[in-house]
Amino acid sequence: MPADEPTTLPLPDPLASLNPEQRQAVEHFEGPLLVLAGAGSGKTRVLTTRIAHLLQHHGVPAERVLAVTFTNKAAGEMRDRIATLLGGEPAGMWIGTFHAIGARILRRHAPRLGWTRGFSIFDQDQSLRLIKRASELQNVDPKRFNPKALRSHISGAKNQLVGAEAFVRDNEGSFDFFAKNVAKVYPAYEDALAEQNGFDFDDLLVKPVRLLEECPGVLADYQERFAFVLVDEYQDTNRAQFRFLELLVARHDNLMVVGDDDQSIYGWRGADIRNILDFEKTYREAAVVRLERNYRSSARILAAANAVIEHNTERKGKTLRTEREAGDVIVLLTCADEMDEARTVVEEIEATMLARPLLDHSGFAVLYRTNAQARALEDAFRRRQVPYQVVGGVRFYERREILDVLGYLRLISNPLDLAAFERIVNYPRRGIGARTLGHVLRWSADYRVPPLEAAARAGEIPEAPAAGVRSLVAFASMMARYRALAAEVPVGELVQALLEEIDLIHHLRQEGPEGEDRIDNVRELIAGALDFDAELVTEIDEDIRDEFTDLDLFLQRVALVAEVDALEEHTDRVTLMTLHNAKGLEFPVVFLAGLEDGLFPLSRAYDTPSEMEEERRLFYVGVTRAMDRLYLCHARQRRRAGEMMYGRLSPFADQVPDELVEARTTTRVQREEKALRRFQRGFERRGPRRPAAERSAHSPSPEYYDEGPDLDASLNQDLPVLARGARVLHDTFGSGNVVDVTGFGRDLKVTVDFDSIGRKKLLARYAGLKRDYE
DNA sequence: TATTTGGTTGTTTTT
DNA sequence: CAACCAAATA
Repeated sequence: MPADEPTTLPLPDPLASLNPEQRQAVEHFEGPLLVLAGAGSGKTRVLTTRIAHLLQHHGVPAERVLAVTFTNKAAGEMRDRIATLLGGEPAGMWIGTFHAIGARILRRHAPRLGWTRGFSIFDQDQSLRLIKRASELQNVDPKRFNPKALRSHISGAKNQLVGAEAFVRDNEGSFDFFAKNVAKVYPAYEDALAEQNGFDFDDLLVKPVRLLEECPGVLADYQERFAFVLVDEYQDTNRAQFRFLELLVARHDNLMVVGDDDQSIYGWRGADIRNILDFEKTYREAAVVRLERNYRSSARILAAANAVIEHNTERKGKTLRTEREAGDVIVLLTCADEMDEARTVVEEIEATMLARPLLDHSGFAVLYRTNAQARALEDAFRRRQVPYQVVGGVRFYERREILDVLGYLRLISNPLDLAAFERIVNYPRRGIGARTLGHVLRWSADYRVPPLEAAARAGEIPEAPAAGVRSLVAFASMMARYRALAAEVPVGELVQALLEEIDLIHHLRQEGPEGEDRIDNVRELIAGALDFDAELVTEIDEDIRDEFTDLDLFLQRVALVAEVDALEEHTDRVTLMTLHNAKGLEFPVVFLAGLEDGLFPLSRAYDTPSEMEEERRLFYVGVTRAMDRLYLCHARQRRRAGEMMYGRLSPFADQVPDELVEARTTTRVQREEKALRRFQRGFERRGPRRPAAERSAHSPSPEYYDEGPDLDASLNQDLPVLARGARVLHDTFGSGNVVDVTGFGRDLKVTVDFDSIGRKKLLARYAGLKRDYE
């Protein structure tokens, strides 16, 4: 339809092309609704069509709808699709991630909680610094209590809506030494955040909940406003998000959640699969719709996915169907090591592209469990000059040079931001050393003066050396200048002027070869700032917008962008990313790399059945990304954390029925096997002949190559037998019985019942257990 | 005060 | 085999 045509033409009925279940979900009007949407069953379509239907058919005003998505990118797409369905933007509708929506609420109401509307959002790096500092302040030794572990526990508590006071109450007298120390750090960390007018990521969920709980008027306003709430990826919501929704919908009960319990993969960050499993218990009158028709994958791929996920017990149970035909066979590819794997993947992509000219590079994705695996793959792609993009890994906004520039911007935007101050006060070097800085910070704390003001008044600090004082005053006045400038000019101009003044590019150039990469990144940031369009920031309501500078809005945006948000589709490049990042995406051809027991599933998943099930769901997510072709790749050996790991095939790959799979080996593996056979034949001719049965029992089967003990190890009489019931000897704990063994390889854990001190769980490689000969 | 060195540490996944 | 950190040196 030409754009200039009058809009009187009726839009095609969006319901017409839906299947009966989809239609049922779309036509559901009031009351709670659970949509169990299998992979590729058209759930985004259902969500967007229902919103359009609510607006058009039921006359619901756009501003009374709240839609929650998992990424900003998904939010943007949803908005576009609704606009297409309606023939115009759904003005006033809130669509965004939980975090973005939380931020938007806080931008308006932060003063109620004691923050200003101009609060900063602290990223992980900043929050880690704050935690380190809080630890030191509380005499919690950061060497004994890893700040990252502390952070993850505090984050866990927050996501369970356990505030600092409650945590202290429950844990200060705890026998759990770690929890006791968390109880010291958590409140100090919260104080530091408040003092610096900052919220961390978790606060963007937790603080709005607190706001709604404590301010009935505010709650009533939002309850009234959001007559219809829709949530995507509901299986990945945590306690705080559940509570947030519960509060918001209490009045109208018009909550539609869409999710797939089989794709719940964020348990480790507090997501509670019970939210979706128990939805019908929480909302007894809930309607339930199951979308089990898959429109994405070939029948064979779907059969593989179904077969694997069936091994899980914690699920609602559903089986995806398709009308597509079987399609290409699934390839199980055995590689020699990670380089061999990477090379073969690239070769396979090139070969497939020759065979199927309609596919370009963007039709391929390589998915893996850990970011570290990207390196070998990237090397191979670069070497063969096949275009690719890596999503995730070292995130753009987490690169050192980017954090430095952002440090400047943050301090300009929020002069109370201590972490930003510390980061850049002496970068590039301006002769403000640790000693001088120490004086300033102490003085700042003693007189309750923000660090930047302390710098400006450094002359009043008796111990400060004259040279340092001069630098500090100059630094403070420069920051003041830019703060004034930020109110006047767009952020792009500000960044350019600032970087020119501090001459950052020049400094980076002196850092040698990797400085050039850094310069590129900084240039990219400048370009991003110049491109920045404040109109795109939806997290701040129109009526309070003029309280913010262009810079403030830019930082707001930067804080909340996810890596997948930057993913460029249809760009003729192969996509490399973790399985977690792949959720919600689809590709004609998918490679699952690194399918080795211990890597995927990670060995620690063997500790608990629920972790194992989550890994299996992750595998399921991976398989169901594929439309036409799927490769399952594993390497016989792989360098990991500096040491060589020998893994057998992942049990998940094993759970794919044989008849769906064609096993292949790389040419290198074939060569090595041929060499091995030649060697064995030679040995058999000379060595003693054993009965055939015994021989085959000991020769490695094609997929299990790490069996049989290492020759050296089996000769060492001191090595303990780590099996249930075995007797072992420990240097300090004495003798005991092995009662349980979990994990393997590097992460092998043994539970031992020691005769003297009772039961202990130990990491085998660390415990130095010996065989007990008693 | 800045730079280098050596030692330690750790790799799960991310809004 | 990194990246990161603390202590030692210039």
